[in-house]
Amino acid sequence: MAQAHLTYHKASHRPMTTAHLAQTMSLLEMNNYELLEKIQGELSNNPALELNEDPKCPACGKRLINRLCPSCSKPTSSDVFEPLVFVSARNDSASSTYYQKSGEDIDSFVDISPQTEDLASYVLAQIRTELKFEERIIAAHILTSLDDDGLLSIPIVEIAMFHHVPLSAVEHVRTLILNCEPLGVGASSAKEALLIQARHLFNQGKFSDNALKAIEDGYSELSHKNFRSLSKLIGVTLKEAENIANYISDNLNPFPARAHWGEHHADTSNLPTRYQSPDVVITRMGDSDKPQLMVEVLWPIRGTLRINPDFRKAISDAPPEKSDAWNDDYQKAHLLIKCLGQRNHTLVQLMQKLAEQQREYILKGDAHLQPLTRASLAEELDVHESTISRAVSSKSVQLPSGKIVPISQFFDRSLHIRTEIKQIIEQESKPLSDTKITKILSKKGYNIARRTVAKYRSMEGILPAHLRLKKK
DNA sequence: CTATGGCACGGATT
DNA sequence: AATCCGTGCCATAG
Repeated sequence: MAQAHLTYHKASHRPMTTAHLAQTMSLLEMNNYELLEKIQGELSNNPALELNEDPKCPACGKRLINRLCPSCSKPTSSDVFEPLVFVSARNDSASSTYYQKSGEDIDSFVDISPQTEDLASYVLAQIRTELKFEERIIAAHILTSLDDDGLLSIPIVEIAMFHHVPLSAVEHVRTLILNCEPLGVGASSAKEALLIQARHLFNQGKFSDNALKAIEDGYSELSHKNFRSLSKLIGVTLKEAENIANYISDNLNPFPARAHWGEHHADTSNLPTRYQSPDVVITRMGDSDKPQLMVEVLWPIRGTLRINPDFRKAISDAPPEKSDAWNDDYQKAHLLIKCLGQRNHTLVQLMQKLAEQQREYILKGDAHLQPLTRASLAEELDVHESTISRAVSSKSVQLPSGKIVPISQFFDRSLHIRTEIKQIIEQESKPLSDTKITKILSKKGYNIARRTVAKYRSMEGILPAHLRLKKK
């Protein structure tokens, strides 16, 4: 209801030409990667456009930090593209405040080019806040030395010597990397990758110590499917050994960079987007119990777009035969800049509302996701629902936790129930059947069918009750 | 007989 | 109009 804090040109319903509308829509659909291509294309064939590399905020004149205007929220002159748009999402009571980060530290992140969608930058994005500057270089070295499977093929001593740092420093960085998604990247062997993943599951109680031991001590037996000697080695029955081996091959992946294992994980469609760097970053400000959320809409290029001032001068005394073409270019450039502004404006509004409504989810995790439909959000923002759909599709957001998720995740209707199920299973003392889980859920107020529980369970990659390992 | 996965249908969402 | 999602029914495995 009350949304008086928006100082933007409130009337987004101002008359638009059809060209304007169409272009805004198509821009809205693009994620950063596509946007980059688009912009580069425009830049190279439209002389009226110019990239301003060391941008000052057009409205307040301050130097932009990390493509971000530290203090101004005023509408900008329409000749210049608005710099990186950002919003600080208030927590209900507090009115919108803007946050200025302190200089250099952040500046050096600029060089992580957001357009790359390879594994290296994906991982780097997850840990960038935990790394000091020198450590980032090491991290980059490690990540670029990964082979196709996501394993580190060169010895870390080499890296340490190359940078003249102690081995422990490299090891420290590598440890951070190991625990990133996909779990186990940067391991020096398939065995190590497995161990990392296994320990994670173990800590969550989803892994027996026998299975852990199987990997640690009996890796070669395991990989040769030599169950008999494996069972002797760790002191379990043959049957159990086979179970363990199956469980491992179903739930772990010795090659972190390869696509997901098995067909359990339902998010195969997500995979292409998973390694992309995010289009939006949500950061948690302040460590109090009332943290603020800052929403940054990333901008794929360094610098801002504007009309080339020289071109503008030249246009008035253009030779008559060129005049039309030049004017055309000018119009196009002008339109593009305007549409880009519109795009980001929409995106900011959208993300701000999202951050506000899904605050709990962003801060506390999957279990707190509120069911939310694009339609209802569209109504609140007073835009067409297809606008939301476009904006949301094919974009991803990085949460304060470092996780990168597709924005469509915010509209997942069942995620909170799925995590509820995960918890129930984690806490179970002996494997619960789907029917039992259904009952427990209905006591907690979730009325869903048994069949649905089964679906959710398999979505989460959890094995059926009779195949689950017993807890101690 | 119980626990699950497959298929397909209808309603909601996009 | 196309797609996604929850569910019921049925076949199958243990």
